[in-house]
Amino acid sequence: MKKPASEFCAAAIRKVIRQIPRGKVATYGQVAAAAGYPLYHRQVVQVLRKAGESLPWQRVLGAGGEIRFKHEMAQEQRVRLEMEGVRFRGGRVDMTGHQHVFRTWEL
DNA sequence: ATCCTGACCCAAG
DNA sequence: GCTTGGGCCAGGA
Repeated sequence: MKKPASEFCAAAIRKVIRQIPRGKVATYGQVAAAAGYPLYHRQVVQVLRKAGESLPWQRVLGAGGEIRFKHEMAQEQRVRLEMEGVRFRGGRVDMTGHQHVFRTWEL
């Protein structure tokens, strides 16, 4: 995988995100890796921005289970997650037990 | 082509 | 715990 057509990898990323079940979360890096592009965490952001409400964006967090949003959106995300049963410890998500484990990503 | 931006990541100090 | 600097990638001006 060298120069993946952006549409192609974007599709892979969307697919991965849709697999995250309610009550679980994943980091940008994990999503990118699970999609087959370990270094595309920044593209995950692009995809989520464009996808908007058509994807469970609240389940994607920064490294360490931290919300990378600012101000109101950060609150929105936290509320949504707590509503799904995700527990917070301090300013970050308690990853222990909430981190989604992707099954052997497609070969 | 260059410069800047974005919900980033991580090793160092 | 914090900040800094370097590395990553695509898209838009």
